Amino acid sequence: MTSTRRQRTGPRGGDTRGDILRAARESFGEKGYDTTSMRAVARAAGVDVALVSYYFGSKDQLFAATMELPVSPSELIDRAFDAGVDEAGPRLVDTFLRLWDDPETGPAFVALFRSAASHEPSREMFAESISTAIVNRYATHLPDHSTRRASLAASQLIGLAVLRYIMKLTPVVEMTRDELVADAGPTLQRYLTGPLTD
Amino acid sequence: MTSTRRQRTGPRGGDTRGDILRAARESFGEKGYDTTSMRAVARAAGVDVALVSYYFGSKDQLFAATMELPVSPSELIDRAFDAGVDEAGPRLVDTFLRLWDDPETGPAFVALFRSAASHEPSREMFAESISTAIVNRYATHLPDHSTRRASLAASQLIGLAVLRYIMKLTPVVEMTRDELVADAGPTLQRYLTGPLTD
DNA sequence: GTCTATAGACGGATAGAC
DNA sequence: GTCTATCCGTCTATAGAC
Repeated sequence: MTSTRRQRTGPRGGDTRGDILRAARESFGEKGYDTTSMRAVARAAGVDVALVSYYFGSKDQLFAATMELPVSPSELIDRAFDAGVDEAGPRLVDTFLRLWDDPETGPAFVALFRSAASHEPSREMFAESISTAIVNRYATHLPDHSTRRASLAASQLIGLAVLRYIMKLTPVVEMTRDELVADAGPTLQRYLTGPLTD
Repeated sequence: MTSTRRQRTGPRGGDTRGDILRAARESFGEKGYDTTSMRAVARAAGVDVALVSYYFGSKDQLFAATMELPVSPSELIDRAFDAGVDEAGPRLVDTFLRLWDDPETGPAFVALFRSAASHEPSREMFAESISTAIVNRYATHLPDHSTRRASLAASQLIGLAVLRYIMKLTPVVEMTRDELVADAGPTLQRYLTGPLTD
């Protein structure tokens, strides 16, 4: 042992793979897929570029690894309906915003949305996910199983997320989660159980 | 005159600048800023790459030219408030959706949004536009000039646009404009003039 | 496991001939 | 106005030394 080592990067006792993954999550989340380079990820993680390929193979695979969500949306939705459909509106808003606020899960959502907006295959994945895992799941909890009600609800949630986490619009980013729940909760509730046109 | 000319690209009697602009609009709209290359734009327009630089200088300037909207949002907003703030909700939804449905203006909005989602300078432009031209404009028509009310309204509109025109989610794309106006109109109305928490 | 070196593409932009 | 040729940069990915 006792070898003379460069001080530039060092031998890294730590979690190299994890460091890369964290850096990638952040960069994909902030800048999107194509603006993010493996070099930049490596730099942010404090590792050599070649290690990114070494651990993840390709940029696509790195991205895929980044996208794996540590949560099950279906479960969360079910739980939001636990207290009955008549109180689900605000609870859904709260659950939804918590996911985006959470530093563990938020960046993945941002990254997912960003690429869905500019990358056709991602868009299909995204639309499919929203459709089956979210909208249809909402619908199962509704008296009339209406996907129309469910997607109206989804539209309000997505709108909040876009302004707050993607576009970072001043009044919305500055509001607290509780304020948003209080303001948008009734909207969700009306979409789910209130009177709509037919 | 009467010179022998190559048939590969030809002398182009037509509107070269316009052809480039149209091709760029489409590509930026479909694929976003960085996925769009000047080479691809030139190919789609049927012109030489160098002409893109010749007419627009840089990729950034080409993009900026692409983004110029043929409508004044402020005016449209004012008109939606013509019948009084108590009926503005549904009218705003209608006006907003018409803009996105219109083949003249819709593609520019899609392009604007797409690149705003993945290109930081565009995001700033977009956020700035929404903030001043939309949210603040709404606010001037409200009794309490609340930008918070205005941005909640904006969140619902943006959410509809995202699901309908960007992500193309089945239940939402299939609904008619009138249905959406009827369903989301009351939401807007409540955000503008209804009871909110403080 | 970590790094150097390099191959191989592609992109933006410019100079200059026609 | 249009095109050719080219410079220079950045990127992904891999081969191979340590």
